[in-house]
Amino acid sequence: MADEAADCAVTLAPDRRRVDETLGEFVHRRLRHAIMTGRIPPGRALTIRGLASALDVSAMPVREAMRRLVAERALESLDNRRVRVAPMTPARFAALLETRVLLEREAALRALPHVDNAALAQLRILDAADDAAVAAGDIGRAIEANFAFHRAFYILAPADALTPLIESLWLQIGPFMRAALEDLTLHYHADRHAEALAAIEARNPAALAAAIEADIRDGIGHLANSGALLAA
Amino acid sequence: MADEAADCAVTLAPDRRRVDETLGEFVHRRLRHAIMTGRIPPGRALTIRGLASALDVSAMPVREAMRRLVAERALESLDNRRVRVAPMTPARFAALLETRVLLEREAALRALPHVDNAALAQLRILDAADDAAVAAGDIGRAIEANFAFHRAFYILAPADALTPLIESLWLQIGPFMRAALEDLTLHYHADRHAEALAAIEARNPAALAAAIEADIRDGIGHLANSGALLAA
DNA sequence: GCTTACATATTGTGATCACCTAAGCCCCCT
DNA sequence: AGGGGGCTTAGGTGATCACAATATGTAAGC
Repeated sequence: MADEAADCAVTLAPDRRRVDETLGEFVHRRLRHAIMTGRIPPGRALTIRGLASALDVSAMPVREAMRRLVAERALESLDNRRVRVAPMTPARFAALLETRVLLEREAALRALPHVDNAALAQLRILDAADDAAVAAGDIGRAIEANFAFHRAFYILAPADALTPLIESLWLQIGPFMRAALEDLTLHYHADRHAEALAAIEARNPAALAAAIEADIRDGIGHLANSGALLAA
Repeated sequence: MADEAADCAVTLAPDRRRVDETLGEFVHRRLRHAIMTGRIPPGRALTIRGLASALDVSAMPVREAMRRLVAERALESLDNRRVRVAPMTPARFAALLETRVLLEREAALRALPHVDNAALAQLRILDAADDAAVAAGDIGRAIEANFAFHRAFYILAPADALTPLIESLWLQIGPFMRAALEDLTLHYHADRHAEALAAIEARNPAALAAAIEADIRDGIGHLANSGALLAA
């Protein structure tokens, strides 16, 4: 009898369905966005019927989207067959952070030789969009823009095998990025994207790896020692 | 009109459904096994109805299993909405190989401090099972046993974030492992698992990393320079 | 002979329903 | 008053159906 939309507390952006996008893909994209921008509280059980009514679609596309998100580790499936955003623990957070550093440093190094002028220009545009979102205080858009910058860079490597794995890590850390950015905007922080872009332009692998690692650690690393993890 | 089971050429092992395993999980496990042991030819389109009739289940569990396998990168979904095992290219193979080395070396180093006597004994059992499968010429079982050995080791690390990513890489390389092992059994090869176990027992990180890397490269690395990739 | 248009068959997508398990709830008993 | 047992309800699983998009096979036309 309870309002299922309120029960799931999912207030999704009124995104419109794209052409040639199936309903299942649309639902997946909206849920993915909601998870990565911290709109779904960790620990709370999500139900197929609840999300279906909240999204005003039938159960079938929601089922497929949830199954896919579980496979991508954005959601976890409990033994009771309940599905939720996995709660964070300090140990898991540390493991995800170190894994991000390991994979993204390598992905950056693999992409570096394949950056041409057009790609560099595109990266500057994405970085500017990120800066604009941060300046506007739109944390959800800032999170998306930050990942879009990293992604556009990494996929420049031919036969890239790392980016899909990295995106899984993003989905696992995503729910806690909002707290990280809310905290981050209170302090001054170096513009690690600018450092990365400079290293790319200079074709300097060591400086690039350092900038990527610093970007990751600056963004979320300080959360490991704060109480924000358990509160989120 | 064509015989759909033959059309899909999926002759799955007559595995029995486990208790408390849903039909969808059962189908996923069988398809996963079939893919990883090279039983499904890359490039051929898989259909829901074809697999459903081959497995003698309805379409629904197959749909979910295929979706999940696409998310795990065991299968790829084309723009035409056809689903297949991704064909291999030399560039993709090289990327997957280097990524395996990067991730598994790190996973081994993270697991090393958490190996106790019981775990070491278990690893020896799994290694023996692998040796037995190789000796018996059962390539499918040897592939599974090899991965089981690596997996049991890596998951010893608390809050392990790497193993799910590594398993995705295994699923992508899996379809070509059969050719690798058929080739490998023709030659002498060092027992890298034994070297790894010795390094674990000696608590020697450098030797362990070297053994893991050598194990991976020995097993499949030589395929990169052979014509087996395109033939498979 | 090769291409193109059309008709047919196949397949993925989405909706709906039945069933069964699991969780929540209340009442009763101690 | 607290704990245990049965009842009620909710939710996941699996099956089936309708529809739209895609592929395939055929035949006509250049």
